Amino acid sequence: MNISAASTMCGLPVKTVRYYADIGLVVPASRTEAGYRLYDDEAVRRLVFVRRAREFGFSIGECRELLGLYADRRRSSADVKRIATRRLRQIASKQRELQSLHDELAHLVEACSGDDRPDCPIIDGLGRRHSGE
Amino acid sequence: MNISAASTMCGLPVKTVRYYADIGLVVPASRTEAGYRLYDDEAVRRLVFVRRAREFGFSIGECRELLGLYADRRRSSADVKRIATRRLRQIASKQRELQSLHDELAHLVEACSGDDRPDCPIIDGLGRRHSGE
DNA sequence: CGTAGGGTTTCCAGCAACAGGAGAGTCAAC
DNA sequence: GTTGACTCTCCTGTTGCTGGAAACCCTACG
Repeated sequence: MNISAASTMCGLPVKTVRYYADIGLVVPASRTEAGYRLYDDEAVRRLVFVRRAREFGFSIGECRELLGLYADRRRSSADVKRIATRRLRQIASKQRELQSLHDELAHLVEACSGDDRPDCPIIDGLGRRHSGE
Repeated sequence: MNISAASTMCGLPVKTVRYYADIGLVVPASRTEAGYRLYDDEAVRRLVFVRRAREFGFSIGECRELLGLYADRRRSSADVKRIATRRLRQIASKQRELQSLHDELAHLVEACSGDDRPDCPIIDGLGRRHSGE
């Protein structure tokens, strides 16, 4: 199938599929004489795999690792688990960061009257070197 | 003061201070004859303000807006609150996204034995079109 | 058979928000 | 007067694409 059919099947934009081919992440099964990329079912499966992994926030590099394990029949599930666990820790860390951000900003927003006067705890809070002061 | 003194005072790398000057976000108070950027206390306050706002995840564009309000004595706190509230919603939305991501991935990781056998629910889960299947 | 329309190819630019480095000028101290 | 630190501008690279231009290709229609 050509690139637009593959694009439809895997749920990625044509541009992205082409990009993945360019960087050697998911290469087409072959090319026509005119140079058109041709994808088979296996290539589409790999594209779907990458889309899902990207949705999980895995970087292109991690996708490459996972894709290597995806096709490797001698892989150990421990290898996969290690990568996934690392990503899980990243997510948890980001969550904590967002939480404190949210709390701090919400605190400022609550303190702000939000009327037409210029006095604003949010501006004041941002202008201060450390938020806790 | 020169750029490295300003950098130290505001807590931003020299490169970033220079970048902010280039894009017109925080311009130096003046220049020496040799072209060296000179910052005064007011400029440093603006740099600190931007650093803090960036730490809160405000984009450069939003920093520009906030900086405009920061200096504006006729501002209404409602304007500031509107921008901050918008950002707060972005944070909350990102939090929800991360949460479902975390849950889904944690689910897969838990199901994975993590030994030297190739069977791996994580790989299987990523390969599937929709995770819920 | 010609052509109109789609699809496809390559390459080039650009997004955010800087970081790194080259090469040249500047400044203060010894 | 020369060393060494600092600064300047300009260019490239980062991540993961997205959009566009110019050219080629393919099919259908008349």
